[in-house]
Amino acid sequence: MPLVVYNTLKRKKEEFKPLREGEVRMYVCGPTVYSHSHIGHAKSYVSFDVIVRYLRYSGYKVTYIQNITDVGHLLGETNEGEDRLLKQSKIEQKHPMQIAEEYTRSYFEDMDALGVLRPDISPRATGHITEQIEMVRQLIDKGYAYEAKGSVYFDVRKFSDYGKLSNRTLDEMQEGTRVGVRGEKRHPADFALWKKAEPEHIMRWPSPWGVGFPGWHIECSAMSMKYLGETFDIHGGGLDNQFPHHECEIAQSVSATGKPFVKYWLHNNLVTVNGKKMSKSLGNFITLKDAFKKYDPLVVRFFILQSHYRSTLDFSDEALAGAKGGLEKLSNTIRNLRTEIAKAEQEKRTASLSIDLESYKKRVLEAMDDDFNTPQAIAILFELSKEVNAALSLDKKYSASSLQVVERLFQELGGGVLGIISDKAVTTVSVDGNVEGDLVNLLIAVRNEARKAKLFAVSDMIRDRLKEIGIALEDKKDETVWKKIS
RNA sequence: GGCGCCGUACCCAAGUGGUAAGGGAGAGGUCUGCAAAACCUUUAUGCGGCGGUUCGAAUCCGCCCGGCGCCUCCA
Repeated sequence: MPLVVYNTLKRKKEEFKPLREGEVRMYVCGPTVYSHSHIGHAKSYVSFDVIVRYLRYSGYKVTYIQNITDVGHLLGETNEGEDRLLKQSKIEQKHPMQIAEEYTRSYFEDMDALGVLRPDISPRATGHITEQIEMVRQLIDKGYAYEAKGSVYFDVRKFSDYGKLSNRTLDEMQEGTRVGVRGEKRHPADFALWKKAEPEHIMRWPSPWGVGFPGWHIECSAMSMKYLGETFDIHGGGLDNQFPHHECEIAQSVSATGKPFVKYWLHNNLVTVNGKKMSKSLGNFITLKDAFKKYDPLVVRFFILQSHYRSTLDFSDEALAGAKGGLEKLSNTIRNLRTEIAKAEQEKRTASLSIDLESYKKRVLEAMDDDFNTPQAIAILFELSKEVNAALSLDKKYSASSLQVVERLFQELGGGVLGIISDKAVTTVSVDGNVEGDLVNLLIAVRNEARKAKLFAVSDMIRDRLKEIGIALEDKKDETVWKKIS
């Protein structure tokens, strides 16, 4: 069954066929690093992380580029508008590059916590000024851009496909009340490729048009093509970037090279909070660092993947609590499975746990092949989880090997592809010889002595107090196991 | 005003023509000294409303109601 993806450019699902056999070149718009990342970033980058993981799992050699925007986002439409990094640098009384550095680290810290694999290259906009100037020059030479008062603008009327991605026309845009007419622009929808820097603008570079800084859109075109070539397979990003950002990227890139830019445009939907759009400008965004104080990052990841990447995701405490319970259930299954494997390895067992694993696997892959339907894939893992739990509760002596194939499938799909099963979350059995484990085992031994003597007040106290410090005990038939809880 | 999306149980959320996945929460039961975990049973004759097409619709079409997004920076 072939992989099918929803291509925004065509506004429908189509079979995924990379330009080069067995190879996928992919670019996703990264963050502007002027503040801590929020849950919206998490949805976007977790979604594309799974897409990358799945493409690799499917056998493609994937080159994944994700930029870091550290200059150029103007606030407002006027020349006086300052960029976000500059604004933040004034607030924090730090150099803009220091702001960029700090929030870039913060970003990766959060993404690492979420289990998002690092992109192959994370190019910085400020590190590619030369490439951007070169592209602007090409656009002027070919007549697609013009200089005006030290700035350079793209002439949207020269690009007939402008508006194709976001399904709008220049006429509509002109009628729109929000596109203000700019004195130096020939058309209100013309966008800046290069902006003249005012004297107080710290982020500035020399260019053929004077001292200035690059427009926002140009960095993604310049950097994606530098590392992936003039035409590549996938360009991803948030739905909110469809217009104007991606529209402008297409206009610039196609005009500069005369070749198609991107084959598949993938857009993730946005996060809402209590039903309302979350945005930086509205100030109602929840940073990941705050979210992680309340919820394990893996719970956040699981929560995100439990809805489709093209659906909006409403963030609420109730929904997160639900996700927490669900992930715990899945984790418990893996933990029980591993505990049982550890026991089975100590004994000679002949019973075989027979589950139609191929069928489960096939259904998960079918779900993923259908435009990365992670909620469906997760649902199937839950079905498998249920069957495994039911089998384990029969208390038969299953052989280690028959248990291991099940564990490996969970690891392969839930761990490798979806990234929702981590070793950390499930290896809680008291088999490792660290001090913490030894101490807990000691307490368990003491408690079980108390239980034998029917001193339940003592045994319950031990269990309650351990729970308070984050360790939960579970009494099995002939042993007591423990796990860390958050 | 233009373009577009969504409305499925108490909550979250798949399903886009063949008779409603999955998770959480709730209820009952099994196991347990008690818990926890797990298992079993249970919770939408119905998918915003009204029409239409069809042998058959949550799924397609039309209208209406409600919510949201983009058109300005945002993932």
